[in-house]
Amino acid sequence: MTPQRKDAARNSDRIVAVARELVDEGTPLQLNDVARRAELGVGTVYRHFPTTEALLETVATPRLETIATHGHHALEDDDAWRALAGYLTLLVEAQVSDPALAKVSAHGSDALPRTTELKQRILDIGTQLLARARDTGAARPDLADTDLVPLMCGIAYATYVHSDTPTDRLPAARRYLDTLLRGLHA
Amino acid sequence: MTPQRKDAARNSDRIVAVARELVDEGTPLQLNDVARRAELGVGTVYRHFPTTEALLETVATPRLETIATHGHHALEDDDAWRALAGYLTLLVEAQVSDPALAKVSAHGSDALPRTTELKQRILDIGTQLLARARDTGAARPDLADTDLVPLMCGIAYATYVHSDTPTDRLPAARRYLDTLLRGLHA
Amino acid sequence: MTPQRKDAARNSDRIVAVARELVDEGTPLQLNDVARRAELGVGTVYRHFPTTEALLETVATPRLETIATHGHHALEDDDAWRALAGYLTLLVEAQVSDPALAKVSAHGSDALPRTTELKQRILDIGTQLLARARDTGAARPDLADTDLVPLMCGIAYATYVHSDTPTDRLPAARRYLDTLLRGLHA
Amino acid sequence: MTPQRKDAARNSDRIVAVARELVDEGTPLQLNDVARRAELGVGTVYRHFPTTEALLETVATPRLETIATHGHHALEDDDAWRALAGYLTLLVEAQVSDPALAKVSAHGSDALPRTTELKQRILDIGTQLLARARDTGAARPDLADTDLVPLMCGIAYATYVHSDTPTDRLPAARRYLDTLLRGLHA
DNA sequence: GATGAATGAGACTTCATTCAT
DNA sequence: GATGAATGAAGTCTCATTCAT
Repeated sequence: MTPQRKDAARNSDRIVAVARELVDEGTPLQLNDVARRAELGVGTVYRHFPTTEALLETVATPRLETIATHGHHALEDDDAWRALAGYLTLLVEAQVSDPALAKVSAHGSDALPRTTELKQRILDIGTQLLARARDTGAARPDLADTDLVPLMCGIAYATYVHSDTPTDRLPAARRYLDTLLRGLHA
Repeated sequence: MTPQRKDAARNSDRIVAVARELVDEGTPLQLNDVARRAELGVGTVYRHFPTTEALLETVATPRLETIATHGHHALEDDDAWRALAGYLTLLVEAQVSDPALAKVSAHGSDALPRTTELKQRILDIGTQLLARARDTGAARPDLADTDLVPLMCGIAYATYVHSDTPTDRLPAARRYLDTLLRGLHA
Repeated sequence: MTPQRKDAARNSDRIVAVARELVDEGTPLQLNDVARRAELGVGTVYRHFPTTEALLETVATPRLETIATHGHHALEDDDAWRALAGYLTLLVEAQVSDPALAKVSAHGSDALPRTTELKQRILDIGTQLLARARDTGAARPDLADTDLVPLMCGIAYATYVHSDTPTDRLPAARRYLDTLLRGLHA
Repeated sequence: MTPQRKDAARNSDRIVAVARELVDEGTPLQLNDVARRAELGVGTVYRHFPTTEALLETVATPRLETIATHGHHALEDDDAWRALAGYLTLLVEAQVSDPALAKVSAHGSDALPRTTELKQRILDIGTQLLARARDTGAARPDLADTDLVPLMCGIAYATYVHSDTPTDRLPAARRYLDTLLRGLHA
């Protein structure tokens, strides 16, 4: 009930925090709902996030950044195959543990330019890692670079189909990815 | 024994046919919508299908049956690996080409007993095929039998993430499944 | 709270009646508002009238019909000038006494085909009456037939500007129209 | 005496300029909107113009002044009829070419005293011109002096009903006014 | 004086479901 | 059995206005 210039940032953070909770609960994001839970006016939420997508992407952004960062490290790994495998593992595990990320990754279009940028970077890293692994003879040439992200989405999705409890999902994800990686290994 | 019964059947068929159209169009199933297109009262649709899920499952049932039937044949194949691979290919391709099937397969709970029964049978067949392939030494032991269906859902999902046009989805599905199968092969 | 097939018509009538009240009060038409006053669900109002315009036009329709009917009689009047003058008087007075009609007449586009049809007919009659009056040498050629309706809207509008109380509007309208007619008379 | 005062004036001018643009575009005046386009805080706009009406009237004021000025000249014209006709033409043309003026002229109540004053002066001039024309025997006695402004509003409105494109409105306005003037001429 | 974030009432619209005929 | 009008909760979003800084 006491909003100020400085609190604009606080409010924004609060909204994102509430959204994160909802996402983790599996509750579908609704701007009204977020407003109520954050104890803010609807208008405030709309000012900060004009659409559900914008909010969801904001929620997912930190993870996207983490992935991108780790990906850049991976590019420096001498072992091309290990680098690729590690990166894909990261991608899958992140999606399995974060529904927001899973949704954003699977969506074709983005609400925020920042999201597009990060997704592009993540894609590019995958492209490079795959190319290196292929050039080294470590990876078979069957898969295209644009297959990588969809496949990681698919594997994450498979774990959601497989079991309701989040705990069970991680081991399942590992099994699925390992099998796939073995199939990709030359 | 009344002429009504014949009408009822006709109505039901019509509803399912319309629902199939909608599903193929990608239009979200809405019972009101179905009623309008089928030129029937909403009440009639509700009488036949109390929920959207019931209707969707009815739409998907023929495919589920096809899969089960083919699966039974697969069980008679001498080549355990070929049988398993063929079956999984069938599963994936069916889901890629039929959004109704994809949804029903991925859903944890069912509205109709018939659906549960068919899904169970499809699962059982998978279990047997995998067991045989494992016993023969054709399949690695990493994957559990309950992984099969989720994985096929995941691959189908990956193709939806990969591209909008239905045409592009089938080749993608093949790539994904082939890689996975290679990883599963002993 | 007891709606039936037969009452569909009754509800529709009720909605129109309420809308008429609101229009006459000068309250801006809002579908929600109408629903509340008619003691009906919002959905019911929306079913009958998808937009405010559709409702407003329905409210105005009877008057449009009256005008058209009278216009057809006017075409049979031997005195071309008297016919034209009478018709225009009718047009103005109707608009002055009915805000719904005034709005619908002034609007360029229509929600209901019926409205378009009636407006066209009213326009056509004006065209014919003006042509006849001109041919007879009774009317000067300055005004085009497409000027008639806008001018009547303008005169009605002038009376709304002139005074708030509906009672004062009619005499004002007569003054305005008489002056205009004198200017049009050859 | 503080530099702020100069800034305040600049801001005010800017707000009015932006409002003028919006009005000319046909965009409905919204104080938030104005603030954004003027690159000022909403609060600033509210400080200068507490309501939309106040702003709209400020936008219209220069035209009102022009009309008043020209009117004063008209009072000195020896030809009473020519003076009246010229004045009314001015009134109509101004309204046809300026939506802000049209709205302000048609509105019964004013937000700013300055507006009331100018409108009164414009009205008075009309009264005097009409009286003179009547006394000279140039104008018929049918119309009252309070009819003049509403009628000009009505004619302007008629041109808005008649056509969407601003270009077509002026000739139409001339036709309408000429006919009316002929009817008023003795 | 200027700022602009916050507010929240309220308008709009959709849709799953019921139930009288 | 069939019909389809009615319902109204619930979600969407806008915008005039306030007020702490």
